[in-house]
Parts: sequence; structure tokens; C-alpha cells
Amino acid sequence: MTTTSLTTEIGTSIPENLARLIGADITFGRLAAWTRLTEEQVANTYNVSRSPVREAIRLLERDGLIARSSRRGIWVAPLSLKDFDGVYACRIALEALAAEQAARSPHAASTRPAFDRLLTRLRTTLANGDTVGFFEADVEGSEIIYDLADNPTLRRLLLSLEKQALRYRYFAYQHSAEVTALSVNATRDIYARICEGDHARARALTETLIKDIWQSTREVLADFFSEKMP
Amino acid sequence: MTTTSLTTEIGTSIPENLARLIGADITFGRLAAWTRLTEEQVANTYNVSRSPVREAIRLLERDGLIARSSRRGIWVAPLSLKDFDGVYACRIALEALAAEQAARSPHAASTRPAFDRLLTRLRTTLANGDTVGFFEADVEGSEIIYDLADNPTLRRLLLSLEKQALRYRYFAYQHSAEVTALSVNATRDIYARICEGDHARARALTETLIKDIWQSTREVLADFFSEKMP
DNA sequence: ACCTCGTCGTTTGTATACAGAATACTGAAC
DNA sequence: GTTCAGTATTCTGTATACAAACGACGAGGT
Repeated sequence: MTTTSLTTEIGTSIPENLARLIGADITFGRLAAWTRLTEEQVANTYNVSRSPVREAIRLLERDGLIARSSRRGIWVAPLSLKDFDGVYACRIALEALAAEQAARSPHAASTRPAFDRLLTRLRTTLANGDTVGFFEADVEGSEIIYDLADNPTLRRLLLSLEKQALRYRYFAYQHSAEVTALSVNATRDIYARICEGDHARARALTETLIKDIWQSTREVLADFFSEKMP
Repeated sequence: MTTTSLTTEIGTSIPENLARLIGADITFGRLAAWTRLTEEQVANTYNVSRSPVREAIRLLERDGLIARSSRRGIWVAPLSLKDFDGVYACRIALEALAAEQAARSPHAASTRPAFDRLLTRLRTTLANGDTVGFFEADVEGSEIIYDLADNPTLRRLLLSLEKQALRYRYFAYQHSAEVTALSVNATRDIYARICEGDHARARALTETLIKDIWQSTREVLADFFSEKMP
């Protein structure tokens, strides 16, 4: 049954696994914005009771993927340009900080092989048009940086922001012909500066890159949201 | 009974109120670091069942005030210099951002009266040695800034960080003879720049102020943590 | 005396039962 | 035909019941 798959998944905790699964459904658009969820429906879907579902909902609410109104129900969080800007304003500041702290790590140099593998993945997925794989590789790269930064608080905040950010990026990707991909070269440079311990340039380049992603994604989103309500 | 007080409190939701009460107990040292909690004990204390207690625990865990280990129990989160540095690294970046965004708000100018009232409170509480009142006023000032910034994501992140930061500041205050108070004049200047819409200076001054608080608090904490384990 | 294994108590995690609130629906009046 | 009131249903929020895991304690062996 689905129950066994839930407990055997890596999280080993049902609420965390539920949040991961439902969160992925939201991020990749399988659950549309404003979709109403009921606890019982989710519980039936995954063959668990409402208790772990409630905990999963709390987690998703804190990650900004689900909106709750007391006693009135649960919806998949809406998307808006304002929310997108808010998320990215925070993300720019914190990603820059993470890159700087990662570059200061004594283990930065020894991470080069992992970065190189990741760059290869970014190039191949991009060449093959595997956008989901590309995004996944990008996210993994971010997590390596968070680990290097060795700051659990920063890590927690960025992981939360990353889910929302990825949701907007994937949404933009689906609604625009062109792939709004980040620059692999810019990513390569950032990785290199981190490995060298050049924290100033690592921070500056990261800030620029995230701002670029913000702007390019924003154009697509702005088009969509303006034609939605003319 | 305590039950009624829980529901009549502003949050109107039992888990939120529980989290607020327990969170305050942790922040102000009434619950010491590493203290073990059990769900049933908390439930009995507040005359509620374990269900809302579990939700409150999740909230406190996300705010970094409680540490959980799956199936092994719940403790009041430990304090450490490294954690403190991590929290403040994030806080510096985000408070600066919030001050900048607040200064860009069209409602910034009309907030001057609220800021003035707050400054009076800061001065009187400081003069009377009412340190708790002083911290509370400072926190309220921050929340006004978050509201002006009009960025729910930023607000959510900062509120979470603020609880941890205040815990460290209160801890330092208790363990040092001198009051490690922030500079009222610096706060006044920041409020003024925000009201004027001078976002560049608002950001720069905020960054300086939070860094100063970080350093002065850090000295006290460093003394304590070094003599604790020599 | 120390280490190991088994049992017991405690505590978390999950399922279910129940109460109350919010919304949707039905019907009647204007 | 529209609107308002009353009822019914559905869903959340809380309480309770049950199962399984972890740790502590003690007995037995080396």
C-alpha cells in the first residue's frame, strides 16, 4: 500500500514525507493554485489518518505552499507577482550570505569534485531539454552551498524559500516558450570562487545571478498575471 | 480555568497561544536550555489535550526554540555561540532589507507618530531600568518596520529570527552586570530615515545597529560559554 | 565487578471519536 | 425572479484510545 511507501521513504516520518510529496505536487504544478484540500481527502489519498496530515499541512503552511484560514479550510497557496518579489528579495539577501559563508568554510576546496559533477549534470540536462532535471541539479547545488555555510538557521530559511522560488520558476517555465534557465557559466564561476575561498566575489556573483533569475522569471510572470486580469 | 484564558487570548487558536506562552517562557529564561518537556506534561499544565500541544511544539521547533528528536523527546533548544552567530548573520541581512523596504513604503511618513511614541517608551523604560519593557518596545518597533515593508515572507522569517535573537539578548542581559542595551539614538535615526524615505541610509544604519548589538551581546555570551567549558 | 540481555514503564506517533463552526442548500416570502 | 431565513451537511479543531519504540532498570552470566 501507499502506507509502506510513506514510511520507507527517506524522511522516515510520515508528516515529513507527506509534506515532501504534496510539496512536490504543488511546486511542479500538479496541484494548481487555489485548489481546495480537505484533511480527510489527503488522508484517504495516502492511506493515513488525519493526525499526520495535519502536521504535514502545518509544515507546508510554514513553507508558504499552502494557505490556511482558521476553521475555513486549506488551499494551495496562490501565486502573485507581489509574493514572488517578496520571496526573491529575501532569497537574494540570504543566498548571497550563504555563498559568502560557504566560501569561508575550510571544506570549500575539497568540494570541487561535487561541484564539477553538478556542472556536468547542469550541462547535459540543459542540452537534453530536461528542465526538471536541470532545476533539480540547481537545487542540489544550492544545498551543497548551504551545507558548506554550516549555518543551520540560514539553511532552514533558504530551504523554505527555495521551495517557493522553484515553484515560481517552474510555473514560468511552463508558461513561456523559452526555457528561463540560469546561466551555467555564472554558476560555474560561483562554484569556483567558493572553492577558492574568495568570499567577496562569491557573494557578489551570487547576488547578481539570483537577481538575473529574478528579473528573467519576473518578465514571464508579469505577462501572465497582467493578461489574467486585464 | 487556564483553558478559557487560552481561547480568549488574542491568537484565538490554542496551538498559536500555547506556542506564544511557551515561547515566552523559553525566551525569558523561565524554561532553561536542555529542559526536557513531555507532551502530556504540557497538556496538563494548560488543561488541553495533546493534539494542540503537538501543533504548538511544531511551531516552536520551526522557530528554533525547541529541539526535537524523533520518538526520543523534546527539549528546550540549547544555546551556543555558533547558533547565535548563525541567527545574527541572517538577521543582519534581513533587518537591513526590511528597513530598506519600509523606507520605500508610501505609508512610511505617516508612521512617524507611532515611532515617536515608541522612542518615548524606549527612553522611559531605559531610564527606569525596565529592561524587559525596553526589549518589548524594541520588538514592537521592529514589527512596525515589518508591517511597513509589506512583505509577508520577510515578515515571517524575521519574526522567527527575532524570537531566537531576543532569547540570546535576554540571556546576555541576565548574565552580565551592565545592560547590553541598544542605542536609542541609533534607533531614532533609523526611524527618521525610514519616515523620510531614505532607504539607502535606513538600510545602512540598520545594518550597523544590528551588527553593534551582535558584537556587544556576543562579548557577554563568549565569556559565559568559554567559562562554562574550559 | 562488569557487561549483556530481557522485561517493564514511559513517551511519542497514529488512529478514531466527538463537538462546534462555516458553508451550502432548500424553501418560503416579497 | 430574487432574497432572506432556517436547516442540513461538511469540515476543522480537540479529545481520547491504542500501538510501537525508546530508555531504564534489574537479573543473570562471565
